[in-house]
Amino acid sequence: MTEAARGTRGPGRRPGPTETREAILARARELFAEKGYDGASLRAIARAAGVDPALVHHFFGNKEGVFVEAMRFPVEPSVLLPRILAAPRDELGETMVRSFLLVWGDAERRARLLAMLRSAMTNERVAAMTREFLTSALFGRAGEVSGVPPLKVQAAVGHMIGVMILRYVLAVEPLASASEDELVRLLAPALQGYLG
Amino acid sequence: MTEAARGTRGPGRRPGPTETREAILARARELFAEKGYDGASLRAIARAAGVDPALVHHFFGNKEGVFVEAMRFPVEPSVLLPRILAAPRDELGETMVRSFLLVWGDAERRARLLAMLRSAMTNERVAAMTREFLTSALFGRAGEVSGVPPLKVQAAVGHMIGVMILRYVLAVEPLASASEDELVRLLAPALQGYLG
DNA sequence: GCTTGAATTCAACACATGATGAGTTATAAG
DNA sequence: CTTATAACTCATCATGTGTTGAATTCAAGC
Repeated sequence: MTEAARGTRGPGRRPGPTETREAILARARELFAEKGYDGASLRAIARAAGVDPALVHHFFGNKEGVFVEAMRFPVEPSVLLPRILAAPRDELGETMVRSFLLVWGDAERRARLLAMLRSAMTNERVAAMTREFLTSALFGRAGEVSGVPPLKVQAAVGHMIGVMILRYVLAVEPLASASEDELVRLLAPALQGYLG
Repeated sequence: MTEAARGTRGPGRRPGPTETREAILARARELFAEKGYDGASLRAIARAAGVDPALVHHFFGNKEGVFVEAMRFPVEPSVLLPRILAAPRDELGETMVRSFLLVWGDAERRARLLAMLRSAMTNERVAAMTREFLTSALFGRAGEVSGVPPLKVQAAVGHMIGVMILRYVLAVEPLASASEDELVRLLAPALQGYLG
C-alpha cells in the first residue's frame, strides 16, 4: 500500500534523530519577517514546518515564546559595534554604511531585522522589546565607547533605518537597485557628519 | 421607561441629519494608525463608532474600501512641496526638517501617515499603493522641480522617515522628547547636504 | 525488557474575522 | 400621500485564531 501524502502519518514520535524544533524556528523566522508578529499565525508556522500547531505549542509554550526564541540575536552588536568603532574616526561614516549594507544584504539576518521592525511597528509589546534592545545594546554602548552624543547616534541610525525601509521594504527605485558603492558614496558623508 | 445603553436602539434609520459615515472614517483612521491595515478589524472600527459592522460594509463595500477612503490625502504634496521648494537653496535642509516636524506634529496627519507606514510594512498591497504614492507624488515632482537627483531626494526622505520612526513609533530617548529646534539643529545639515 | 519521558498528532474549545442577505425605520422625490 | 432610496441592525456563514487535554509512538535509562 502506497502511503498517502508524505508526513500525514498519525501521531507519535518519529523514528530517528529529531530536528523538528529547529525547522519550526526557521519557518517562524521567515514568517515573522514577512508578516510581522500579529500577521504570522501559529498555525501558518506549523503548516509551513509540516507539523501540527499543538507541537509548536509543546515546544515553546505560546506564540510569544516562539517569537522570543526566533528573534534571539537578530544581530550581535557585540560583534558588529567594535568592528565599526575600530575604524579611523574620519572613516566612521563609510564604515557604518558598509556594515549596515553587509548585515541587510545577508538574507538570514535581513529576515530577522525585518521581523523585528515589522513587528515593532504594529505590536506594542514588541515595540517595547525593540526599544529596550536598541537603547541598551546599541545606542548606549556606541555612545559610551565613541563619545558621540546620543542624539547624533540616533540620528545616524535613524537615517540608515529609513533608507533600509525605502530600499528593502518599499523597494523604491532607484534606491532599491543602487549598488553598494553608490550607496556608500551617497550616504557616508551624512553619517560622517553625525559621528565624526 | 429609561432606554438602556445609548445607541442600542434597534434597526432602522435614525432621525435627524446623519454624520455616521464621517464618524466611521474618523475611527477607522485612528485604528489603522494604531494597528495597521491587518491589525485593525472591521468589527473593531464598527465597535469604536458605535455601529453595526454591516453598516461599515454598506458604506464602503469592503475593508479595502474603508482603508482607501480613510487614507485619502494623508498629506497633500501639492501643498507642501512648493512650500519647501520655495525656500532659498541654502535653507532647503532646515525647511524640510521643519516641514516634516510640522506634519508629524499634527495629531490628525500623523495618524494618517502612521497608518500608511504601519500598513505598508506588513501588507503587500498597501506597500504597492505607498510606493506608487511616494514615487509619483513626492520623489517625481520634487526631483523634477528642484533638479536634485532622485537618489539624493530618496536619501533625504529616507532619513526623515527613519528618524520619525525612532521618535514617534519606538519613542527612543532622547530623540522622542527633543525639541523642534534641537532637531532642526541636529538634522538640517545632513539634509542640506543632500538637497543643496 | 520495563518504565519514564519526550515527540507528535487529533479533536475540540471559545472566540474573532470579513462577508452577505434580509428586514426595519427614516428621509427625500414625485 | 405614495414611493423610492438611503441608513441601520440582526442573524448567520465559512474560515481562522491561540490554546488545551488526551492519546499514540518512539528513544533512553535502568
